[in-house]
This record gives sequence, C-alpha cells and structure tokens, in this order.
Amino acid sequence: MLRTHTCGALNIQNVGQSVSLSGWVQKSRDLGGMTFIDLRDRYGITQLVFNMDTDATLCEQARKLGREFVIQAKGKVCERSNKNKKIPTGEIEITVSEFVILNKSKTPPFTIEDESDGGEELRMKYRYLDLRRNPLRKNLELRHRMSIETRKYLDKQEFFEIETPYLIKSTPEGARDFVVPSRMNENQFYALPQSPQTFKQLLMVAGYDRYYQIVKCFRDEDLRADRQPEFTQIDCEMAFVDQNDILDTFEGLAKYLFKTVKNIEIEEFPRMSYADAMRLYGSDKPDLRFGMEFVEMNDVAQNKGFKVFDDAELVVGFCAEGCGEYTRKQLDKLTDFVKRPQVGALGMIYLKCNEDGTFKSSVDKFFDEDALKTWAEKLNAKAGDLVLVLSGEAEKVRKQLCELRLEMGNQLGLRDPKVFKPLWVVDFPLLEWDEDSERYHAMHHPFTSPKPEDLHLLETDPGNVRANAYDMVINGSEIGGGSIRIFDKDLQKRMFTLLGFSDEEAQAQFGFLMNAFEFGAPPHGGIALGFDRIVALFGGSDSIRDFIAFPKNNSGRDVMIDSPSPIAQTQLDELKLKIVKE
RNA sequence: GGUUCGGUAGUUCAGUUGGUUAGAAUGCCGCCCUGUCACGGCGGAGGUCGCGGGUUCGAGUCCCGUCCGGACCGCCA
Repeated sequence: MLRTHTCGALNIQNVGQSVSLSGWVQKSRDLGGMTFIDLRDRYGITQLVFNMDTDATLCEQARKLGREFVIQAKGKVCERSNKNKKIPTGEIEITVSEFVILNKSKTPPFTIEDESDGGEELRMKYRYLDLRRNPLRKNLELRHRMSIETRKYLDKQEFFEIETPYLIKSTPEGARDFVVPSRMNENQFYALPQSPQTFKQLLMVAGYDRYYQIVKCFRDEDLRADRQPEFTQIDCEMAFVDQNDILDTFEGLAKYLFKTVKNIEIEEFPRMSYADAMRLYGSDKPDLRFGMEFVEMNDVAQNKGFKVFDDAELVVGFCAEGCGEYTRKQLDKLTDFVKRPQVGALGMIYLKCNEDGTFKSSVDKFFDEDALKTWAEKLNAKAGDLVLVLSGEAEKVRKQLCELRLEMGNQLGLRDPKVFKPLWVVDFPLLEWDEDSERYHAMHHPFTSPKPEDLHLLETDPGNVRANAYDMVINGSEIGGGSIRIFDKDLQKRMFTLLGFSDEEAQAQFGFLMNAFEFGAPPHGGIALGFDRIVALFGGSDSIRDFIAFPKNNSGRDVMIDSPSPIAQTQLDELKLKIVKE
C-alpha cells in the first residue's frame, strides 16, 4: 500500500498515528538543521519534517528532493509547535522515519501554484502540469459536480440517458462539419455530429419520451474564448409537451444547479420575446444584471436640423445613471470604442445632465436647452446622469448600442460574476435572410416549428414568421436553446422547400426523418445547454478553456499533442485520399 | 478572410529620442542557517531580443515581410 491517507486528510485528531503518504514535492524549506517538505496531492498539502539531530542521513537525502518529485513517506503524525492556520492540515506534520523516491522530475517550466508564473501558451503545452494546480483542479471538480447533479435531476424527471452515434452523415445546413473518410466505403465520408438533433427526434418517434445525453458535439468553425471545435452539450428532448413544459423543466434544472452547486436561490426567471430583447437591449442575449434599457428617440431627436439624426432610420440611446461627471477624455474614449471596426459606429452623441439642472451635449449647435430637456425626460435621465445616443440603420445601430451598453456595464462594475440573472428569450424568428446565398436560413434549425398563428405567412412573408424557439440566457451569455419541433411530414416538407431544398435533396439529406414522421411521430421538442459555458459561468469565467481538461487553442490546435498533424502515406493510400498541394 | 495586441534569461516582464558590457523579479545551482510555511543570508550560472530582409556609422528599439500566440469581427442551423 503506497498510502494510508491522502495529503488533505490528517489533522490534530490523528496525532500519534503511524501513516504513509504519497504525493508530489510542492516545496522544500531547508533550514540547515532541519528540512520541511510540503507534500501535495489532489486533496491537499501535508508538511513533512526532517531533523539533523534525529536522523542526519535521512535529512541529507530529503534536502536533495526537487520540486515535483513523487515520493512515498512513512512516519508519525505530530502536533506542530508552530501552526499554520491557512491550511486544513496546518496543525500537524509528519515526522518522517523513511521515504522512497517513486519518481524524479525535471524542474517544471512554470510554478505549480495558484498564481502560476506560467503564460497561457506554456501552460497549454504542459497541460498535465497546469492541471496539477488548484484553480484548474477546482474547475474540473466543479464540472464533475455539475454533470452529476444534472444527471440526478434529469433521472428524477424520468429522463433516459441514451447514446447516439458520432459517425453520422454530413448535412449542408448550419456549421461546417468535421468529416471522417470511410475506408470500407470508398469515396465516402462520415461527419461528426454538430448535435444529436435528428437522432433525438427519432428517439421521440421510438417512444422514449424523455431523453438526455451529456454529449460531445463538433463544429468546424473559428474559435473564441467561449467556443471550441469540440464541446459538450446537455442535450434533451421530450415528447407530448408544449413550450411551457420544456421551459419549466429546464428552468427547474438551472435553479436546481444554482441551488445544489452554488447555494444560490434564483428568484426570477423572466421570459422576454425576441422582439423586446432586440428593442430594449439590442441583443438576443441581454445581460440583465444592469439596466440601461434602450429608448428610441426619433420623435425628440429628428427634424431639428441635425442631418445625422434626420437621415437615420433609428435614433436610440440609453441613460447611464450617475455618469454625468464623465470627462471629455472619458467620452472621447467611448467614442473611440464605438468607432472601432469591431463595433463600427460612425460617432456617438452624449448628453450630460448637470447637477444644476442645465444640459451639455455634443450637439448643442442643433438642440437648445428645451430640446435637450425633452431628451432627458424621454430617457428618465436625472441631474447627474449621462445619456449616450447612436443613430443609423436600425438593426446595426441596436447592435452597436448593445456593445456600448455592455462596455458601460463593464466600466461601472455592473457585470459582477457572482451575480446571476437568467431569462428565457422566446418567439425567435423562424428564418433569417442570408445575403450571400440570397435565401432564407433557419435561424435555429430546419426542424423548428413555426408558431401556428404565423403559419399563414410561411410562403407570403417568411421573414415575419415566429418560431416556437427559445434560448436560455444567463448574464448575457447564451447558455442554451431549443424549440418545439415539426412532427408533421408535410410541414417539414414545406420548410425544406422554403429553405431552398429540392424534394430530391430533402429526401437524400433527411429522408430518414421524414419517413419516420410517417409512422406516428408524437409532438415533441427539446433543448441543448452548452455544458462548458454553464460550468464556466458557475466558475465565474468568460472563457471555457480552463473548464475543459484538454482544450484547443485559438487556431484549433492542441499544442500539447501537436494536432492536427499530417498522416502517413500508407494511411492516405488505404483511404484512397490524395493531398493536393497549392 | 479582416481588425487589434503581443513575442527580450527556464518563467513573468522592464528596456527612454536608435548609441558603451541588454536589466529586475522569480526559478535554477553552490555555500551558510534548528520551527519554516512567499523561510532568510551570501555568491553564481543563465540571452540567436521569434525568424528573414531593409534603413543607418550604429537596430531589442524604425520600416517591410513572415511565423507563433491572445482578444475580437466575419463565421458559429
């Protein structure tokens, strides 16, 4: 037996016991006459003590131990004369009688400490060392806890966890597929699933009316801090339900996770239409941790001779409470922010509501005190507040103002990672127009059902058809989304036609699904929650990378194993593949 | 495909207007030290300034190109 206890287990109750511990040398402190070794494992740190008076040979050997050596030490638990209140094992130490080096270690390229000196890239290359650090260990522990609690909740609700295949069929809709050549079927390829969408719908047809899976999905698109080419979803589907049943069930899951994992009671879980979210926040994933709702200002801002406003489709602003003292420099910085190509506004107009009741704006030339007063009234701005206004094409200007709102939220510290404000965004449009391909694309996916009351518009005014689709949004982050599906073969056919599929293409791509719908498909719907994102959110981080054991970098590379990589010519030959050099 | 920031000791960084031998902290090595826990003290080693080209009497510093990394836009049903 290599250990009787872990390095986090022993305390004052164990004094006098003979124990054996195994772990990594975190640090040694050599005082000359005596040497202390901090021994670390997943569970904690225990101090080993060696004394020249007691056993000079052993002490000399201990002095030679390097960082990250793996050792096993046997000895007696003793009460410390100087206690360390900072760690759970700080009242005791092990007076070592013998130890063995189980494995030596090179000096690690960065320190294995909570605040490591290592940079991102280096830590990725030596991920197995980075994972030894407490912050990463805690993140993976959180991930584990959340997957267990998710399973507990869904199991209690009678959901079955059912695995679906990873080697499936490529489809043109949506993201790019990762493809896998088939050796046995020459010139043919599998695709890795972007989600188990069609399979879970087939499970509904099969009568497994509550399905879930914590499952890897794959999308060959560019990465972000919150996007990886392979990521994990809590994928669910239910039959014989309407939209409310699904929202209630997964609102319940979210609340359960907050309660059991973070001991937070979620009081409110509002439902907001897509149209309202866009109008009030310029986003389909509004951050509700702070206000600054948009106010449309066309009626008070136009026809006063300011051409920029007069020519604009939309003049819209929000009120930043208590920011009336912003300096010229701060305002210029905000202007620069919205003018960055990533935001793309041409300029920004401000209105300062001074403490003495007067106003100062960047467009005083066109608007007198009375006109500015109507602005302030319109926006509910009080003395000491700041109003920020953008104008232009409605869709674009809302997006730009959304960026500005989030920036103000950041600057004012209103986006506290310890505060959680979830909501449902509902009634998404069914379709969106794609300029490049000059056709409608499914906003969610092609299996999403239109709202029955909008069905008559499907062929005449497709852009205004709303869908039974919904997103779960927490703190401005899209945590998940889903829809009530089409379960009628003819409606599904109409959808494919609308999306530009010929009957033959639809049959070739999704014939299996439409065929299944002819054998008694029940009404059904579901949702997929981004597991990496929800874990990162719970962990207080915007980036999902440190909540995944082995993530990929910005270019989709795993720098530790150095993938992707070329394959051998024999492999290519076997697959009948030829590399074309540019 | 685009925008932007960065690449200097093992590591994290500083490096002025282009000017002598490129610094600090930490880590590493050696010596000293019997209650440390960010131990302390003294000493030492450690550099292709990402790579290539250009401007210049002279480039870590300026210019061009390129590679690598981060954040973002496009993209992500």
